[in-house]
Amino acid sequence: MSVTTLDRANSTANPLAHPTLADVAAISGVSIKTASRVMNGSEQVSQKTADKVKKAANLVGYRSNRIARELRVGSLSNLVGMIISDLANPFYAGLAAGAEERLSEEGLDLILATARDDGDREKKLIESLLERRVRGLIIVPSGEDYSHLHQERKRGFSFVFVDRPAPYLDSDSVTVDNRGGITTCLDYLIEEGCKSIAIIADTTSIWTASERIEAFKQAMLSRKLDKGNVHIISNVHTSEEAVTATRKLLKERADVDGIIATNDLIAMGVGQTVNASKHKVKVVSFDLFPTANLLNIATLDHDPQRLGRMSAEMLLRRFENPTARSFSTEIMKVSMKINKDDSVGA
Amino acid sequence: MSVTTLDRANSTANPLAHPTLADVAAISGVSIKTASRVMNGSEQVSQKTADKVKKAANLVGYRSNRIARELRVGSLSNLVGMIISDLANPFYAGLAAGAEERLSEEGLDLILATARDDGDREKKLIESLLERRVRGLIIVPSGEDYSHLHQERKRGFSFVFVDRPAPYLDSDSVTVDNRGGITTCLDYLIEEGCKSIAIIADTTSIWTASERIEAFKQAMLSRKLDKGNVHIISNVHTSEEAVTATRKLLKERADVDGIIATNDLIAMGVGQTVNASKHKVKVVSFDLFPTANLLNIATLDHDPQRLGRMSAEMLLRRFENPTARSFSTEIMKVSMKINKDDSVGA
DNA sequence: TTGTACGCGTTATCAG
DNA sequence: CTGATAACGCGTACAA
Repeated sequence: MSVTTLDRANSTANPLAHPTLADVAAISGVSIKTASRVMNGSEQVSQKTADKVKKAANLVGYRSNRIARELRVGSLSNLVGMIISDLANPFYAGLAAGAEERLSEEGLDLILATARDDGDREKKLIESLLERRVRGLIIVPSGEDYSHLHQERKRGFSFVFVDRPAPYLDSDSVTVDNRGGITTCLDYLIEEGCKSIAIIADTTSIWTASERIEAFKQAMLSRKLDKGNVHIISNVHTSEEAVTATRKLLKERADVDGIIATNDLIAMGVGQTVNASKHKVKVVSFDLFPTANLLNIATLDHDPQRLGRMSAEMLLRRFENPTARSFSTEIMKVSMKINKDDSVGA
Repeated sequence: MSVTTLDRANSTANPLAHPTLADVAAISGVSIKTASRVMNGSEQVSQKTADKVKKAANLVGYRSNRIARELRVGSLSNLVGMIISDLANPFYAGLAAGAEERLSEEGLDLILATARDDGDREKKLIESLLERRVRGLIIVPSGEDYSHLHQERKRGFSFVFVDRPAPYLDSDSVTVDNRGGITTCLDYLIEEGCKSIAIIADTTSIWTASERIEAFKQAMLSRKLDKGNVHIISNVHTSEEAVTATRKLLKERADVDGIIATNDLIAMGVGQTVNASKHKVKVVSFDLFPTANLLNIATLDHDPQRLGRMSAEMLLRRFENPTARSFSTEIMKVSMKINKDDSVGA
């Protein structure tokens, strides 16, 4: 008997297909069920049979088929789907990293997809992930309307929305305390003695951006800041645009001595521009990001990875009680984190 | 008949379980097969029956179960597994972003896991993904020995290794032209008139780091550089360590006028430190990264996203001919990308 | 200790 | 046009 014939009992099988329990059973001359018992952890099998089966399994490279196992009654998948805008963006990558880390602690795997800020694409992705019977879904919303998920949610399927709430759907969400954060930034600059303060923000159609601008306006009023010493710049969407906007600002308003950047990409552009200029300007970023301390700018203690972990955590809680109607809208509080000035400079 | 009873034909079902074809069939009073026909695209079904079935499907929120479908004979999964070290690292995130983008064009989904530079963890992850019957696997190797995958590879399972080749396994891989890249960096600095050149590199146990240091030594010799004007600093693993190393270098060797940073994290630290100092030093980074131009440093045109796309591309090619014995070891050529000095500065 | 029958949700085959 | 029946790979329940 050559090794080749032993390679595969089920000789009709597609060579690409993985060996099955039936193959192992056939080779070792036992029933499928016995082979199954051995592979699972030898619940009452004679040593001799077990050895025989293990040897056969090894020979063909048998590997249990989780798909088939999970198809069985009631068994839950251990796949969680996550949809973000763009994996190449450090903020979303951090979000995914945090979620993946927490989920992997629970033995859950993450299937990741990018919606590219496209609501239609996102809808298709959600559909595809639901067809795959993922256990739950973590979504950074790109769409305008999530009412179509109402039925799934009602049935007990677990959704968690991150960074922004889902319009027209009652569901769990984790967002950052945008208002509190902006107020903290502003107060920090005031305490640092800044007199003329600017905020540079993203496209106003983005929920977080408009929230932050609104918060700034309110805080500005309550802090009794002189309107003439306050500058609101919005629709700045990339680091490059932030560079341009900052240069323009510093040129037109040389008295500006404090800038709030409403996200990480903007902060990178602002920070680098200010550092390269002769102006003395304090910069504070809403987002924490890897090179913030290198750029010597203060940030809120608001780590996307933490937000990602929190979203995973909330999903896990929801798993415990899928049909409970009380939806949590957790708001991640942020505090100020001031970078010491000793890590940079020759 | 109330709507509630219509909600679900199979009343004994777990409320968490998705409705099945059987549910739809029962409600609409047709056989399962007919319901299946309608859901797939009405291959020979009367309009009347089709409408009835569709209505029922809508009512219960039926959604085809891909798991069950893929269990069928020969049907291939459209899941691809990818294992990287750390999703929070922009280089790996870029790699994943590129792969995901290319795969999604082919309707393939990506399941992403992080090995955290831990060979044992990586091995378990590979095992888990194989159990899930992914279609193929893209891996940035953390391990020392991949011979255990020999049987899977021989059976025709598709692996692609990225950034570093897989030790002890004949398989496809995509790496960067480390030697050519370093030579390009060095020649760039020489052309820019640099006389005293340093290279700051990662931990030497990392394959790419040692490759790059070796390349530097060789290129240095062939360029007839004076040994006294060349500095090799290694085992620098983070941006912070790069800051420290750069400061020390500039302090001890004030004549240094050119620095090669062997990866993105190091480049961020070096770039920021140099910018903050009074020293005139040209910096060039092996990796391209989002804020390189803000830091005003030259880089190779070596985008992790491109590398990710290439790895996906190679996997797709391998799918076409799974058992072919010829393995491709594609080397991504890199050219110089010099940032104009007009994007930064007040 | 080991084996047989059945079910998970779907589709292919072959009858009606 | 429509419907039983088998099969995919595995585990549970029940025999032998």
